[in-house]
Amino acid sequence: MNEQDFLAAYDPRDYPAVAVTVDVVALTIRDGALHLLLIRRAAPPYAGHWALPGGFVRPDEDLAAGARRELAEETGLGGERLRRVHLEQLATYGQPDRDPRMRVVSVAHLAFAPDLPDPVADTDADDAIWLPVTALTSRQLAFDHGQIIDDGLERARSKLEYAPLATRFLEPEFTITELRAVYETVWGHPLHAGNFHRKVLSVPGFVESTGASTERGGARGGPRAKLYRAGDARLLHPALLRPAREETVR
Amino acid sequence: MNEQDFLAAYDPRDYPAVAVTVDVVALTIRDGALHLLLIRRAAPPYAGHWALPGGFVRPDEDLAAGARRELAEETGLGGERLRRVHLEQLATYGQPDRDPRMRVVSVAHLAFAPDLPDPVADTDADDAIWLPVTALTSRQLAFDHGQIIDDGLERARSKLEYAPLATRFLEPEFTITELRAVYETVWGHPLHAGNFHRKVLSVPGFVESTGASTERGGARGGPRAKLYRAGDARLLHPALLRPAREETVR
DNA sequence: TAAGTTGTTCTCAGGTTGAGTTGTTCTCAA
DNA sequence: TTGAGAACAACTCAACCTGAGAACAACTTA
Repeated sequence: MNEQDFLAAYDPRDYPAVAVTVDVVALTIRDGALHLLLIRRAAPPYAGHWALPGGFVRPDEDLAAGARRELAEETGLGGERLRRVHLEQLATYGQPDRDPRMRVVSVAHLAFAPDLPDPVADTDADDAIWLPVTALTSRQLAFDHGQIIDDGLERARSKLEYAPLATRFLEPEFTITELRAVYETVWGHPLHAGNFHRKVLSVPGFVESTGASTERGGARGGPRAKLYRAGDARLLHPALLRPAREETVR
Repeated sequence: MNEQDFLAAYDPRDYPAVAVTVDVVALTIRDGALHLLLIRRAAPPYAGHWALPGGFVRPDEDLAAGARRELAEETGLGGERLRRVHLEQLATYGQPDRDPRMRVVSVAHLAFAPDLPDPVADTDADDAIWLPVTALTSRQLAFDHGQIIDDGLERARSKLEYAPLATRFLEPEFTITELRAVYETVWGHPLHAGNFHRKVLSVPGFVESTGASTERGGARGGPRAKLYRAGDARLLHPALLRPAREETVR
């Protein structure tokens, strides 16, 4: 049998029925706290529970494109602001019983966005909000989304160490203090301002100066801060070090 | 409609037909070189091309279980030696046209194994071999497997920096020199023996002494080396540093 | 105008790394 | 049996990086 004959005789129905979805762990920083985009499910299963935005992959759509589409649908975002959102694949979840309807394999994605407007619930959802990650309890979450969120947060925290993604939570021009606030918020640790400043400026390609400064000093005083934009590095060398957590060493 | 009614009325056929496969990038070290497990496809598409071992996920099988099953089928491995193989999810590949038959989403996995026997071709394959990664050209590879392999190699190289996985390429007891050889092989760089020794012993939980030594010195002389086994650390703190590659800085 | 806050730059001690050296134990071959 | 070479393990030392704190000027509000 040659290749053409083979393709003509091929029947997709011979293979087990599996659905593929994309889900998005979308993170942003609001009021100094890390927030996560969630929708409240209108339909069973898990009606009334909170869930990650997501849905079926369309037949001729790339996985990343599907995730970006789902994000756009929930946030009402488009154009340049949607393009500036960082989106990467997180992991794929495929436990046979994770969805009671049928075998659903979900390709989870992770998104970093600057402070965005309140989301708009679309047809599948009762409600859509940015929820502080500290307010989460996995009991309220549908499917295995609690696990996916945990994995996404851990990926986000570790990725800030070696990739210049903290800038994706900010506007195109930002101060070193604003950048430090992103790290402190995501890592949940205060950082030494002087050392952070020295480190950021010493890593090649992390940030570059715009030459300008802020219009005003801080809300409670202090000089005007210099403005920077993201540099062209794709990895931070040497990496920033996350403050040591409680050691699990016995 | 309550949840029970909903599930009864649910028809999987309403959703687009997608097939989900698992593929495995299995790495081992043979004769001081990094090798990759490949099969030669017997059937179209890409008959005669080299491909990663893999196949369809079974209906009641976890993704990781599917990957381990595919690996076992190709290597003839089982029991304790199969259990010692490190297996982790790598990434998911779902370009709509990556398989000419239909929409196939492949969840790729990465495996680290100690030196294993030659593989046995099963029914789907003409041949199965451990191929040195330096001998690869992506023209000979089926589907997007060249890309998957590149991603897997990069993951392996970076993961050795912060995870104690180099021991997975070795027998349960090993010498520091053997461990260093794993790093040199995967990273493609010679390392300073003295500094490597100091570093490995200083990272808590990386290795622990067995108290024993090798039976003989090195093939060309030298004292007997002390034997170690893997420690209980899951991450290396502080991480090992990979020698800087040619900087991409302008 | 005074008091307090903040951005930025120093200083300094301690730790880690890269490179090289030393001493000892072993294998191989003359 | 012995000498040459190899390899494990321990060491030294300079360079660099980090954490902690201090200094100081530029701003704010009261």
